[in-house]
Amino acid sequence: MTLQLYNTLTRKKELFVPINNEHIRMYVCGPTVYDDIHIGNARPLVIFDVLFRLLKNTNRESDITYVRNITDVDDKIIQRAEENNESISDLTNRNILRFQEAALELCCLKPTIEPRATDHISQMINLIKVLIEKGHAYVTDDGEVLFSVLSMPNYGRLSGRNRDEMILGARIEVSSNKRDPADFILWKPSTPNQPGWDSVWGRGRPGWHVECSAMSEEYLGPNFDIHGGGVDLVFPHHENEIAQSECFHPNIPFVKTWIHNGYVMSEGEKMSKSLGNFYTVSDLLKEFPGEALRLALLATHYRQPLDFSKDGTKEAISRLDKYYLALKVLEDDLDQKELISSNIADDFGSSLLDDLNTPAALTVLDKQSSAIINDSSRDNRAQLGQAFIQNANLLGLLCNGSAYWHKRNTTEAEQTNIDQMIKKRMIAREQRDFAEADRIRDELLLRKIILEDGPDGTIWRRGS
RNA sequence: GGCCCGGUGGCAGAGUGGUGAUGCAGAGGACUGCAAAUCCUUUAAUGCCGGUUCGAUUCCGGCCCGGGCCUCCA
Repeated sequence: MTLQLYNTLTRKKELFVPINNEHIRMYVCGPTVYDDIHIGNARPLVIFDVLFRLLKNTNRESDITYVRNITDVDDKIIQRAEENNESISDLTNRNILRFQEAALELCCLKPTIEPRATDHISQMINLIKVLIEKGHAYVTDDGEVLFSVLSMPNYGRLSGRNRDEMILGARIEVSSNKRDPADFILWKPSTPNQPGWDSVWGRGRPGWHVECSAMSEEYLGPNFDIHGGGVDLVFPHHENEIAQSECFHPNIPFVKTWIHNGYVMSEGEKMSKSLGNFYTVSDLLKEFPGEALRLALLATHYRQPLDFSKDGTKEAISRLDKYYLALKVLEDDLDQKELISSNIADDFGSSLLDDLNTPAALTVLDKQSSAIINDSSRDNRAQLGQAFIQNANLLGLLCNGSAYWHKRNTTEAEQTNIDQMIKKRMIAREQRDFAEADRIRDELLLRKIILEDGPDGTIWRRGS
């Protein structure tokens, strides 16, 4: 089975063939750390984590480098730090930490490298210098450095637009400094109280796009296999990255496969603070397990627009309840060592390899979990279980034991209390005092603790 | 205005040129002291109009509706 990916550059599904089979390289645009990430930021985080896992699984002989950058210099950051009356580094360090916690809660693996823009200023300055030397950039009277779009004949081919169309666009703001209205900033001067670095063009800071060209060059070289991000980055961000990198390295195609995830809506509408549907990941994590958010994000194909909702997340919890029930069945009669790792196979593999069709892959997990729960043969379960767990892990699901899931967010004291109440109820049931037994169950239900009477006694789990 | 994406049952959401997955919800049943979970059965959908075809949800054209981008954006 082979991996097919939709390439924004060619607008086709293509067979994925690495440039260098021994070293597969992927770069994904990470967050600008001016605030907590919201659920829309979480989608690429999860999608490209699945792709990273899939590449590792299907290319075991290859090195795989996954770079996910952090943008920690930006006008929004400057503005927010001013508003909060705190230093820029306090703001960015705090948000980076919170971002990394969120990524962990969403069951994302750590990328190979997570470079920060401010650690690569000298590389950016060098890149800009070369672009000026080659005639692709120029310095204005105000000390800005701008990229000259006219110097690049095929500018606009990723986003499928040409310069004339853009200039006709109603929102083009023509700066007197620009030779061409479509030119974009590589370097801009900083005032004394703005963050800045010394350069031949004076003290200033980089434009938004140049960091990704500099950092991908630093860690992946002049060209690499996959570059990902949200669809709203296609233009101008990724278009401009191509311009910078390909003018820096003429005749080397920058990126082979461009992958973009669709936009996230929230509760049927565009996310906005005034509508009350603006969800940050940290707020959602107070209400839902990260794994449920992850599943909710994977339940729609990555290129489709996704309508995130709390109801959808509750559905994801029900689905995970079943997966973890299957896992519990396996844990009860299966030594984990029996689960050996193998290459992906079956419908799960073919779905995932077909341009990351995670919704179709999830239906395979649904069927596999049912089969495990219903199969009375221990040997059959062991066989089914191996594929099931491996498949789930490939999606970054079922990373915890079943006890962790069913008893999540429960303190030890609470657990003891629940166990005592279950014991009291058991005594009441033995005495046929069902009114008391039901009262205890209702009391626990109010605390979203669901009891299940089974042949081996009563177990509990957390409801939603 | 330009460019791009989508419209599938009550909701979510795949696939496919030949009787439309899966999950949630609903109905009936099994199990249970009652539940829960699970299982069985079951109701229910391809925006509109043309074209190509033996046959279109799928391909093509037009229309309607929704969404995105057009230098803040994942």
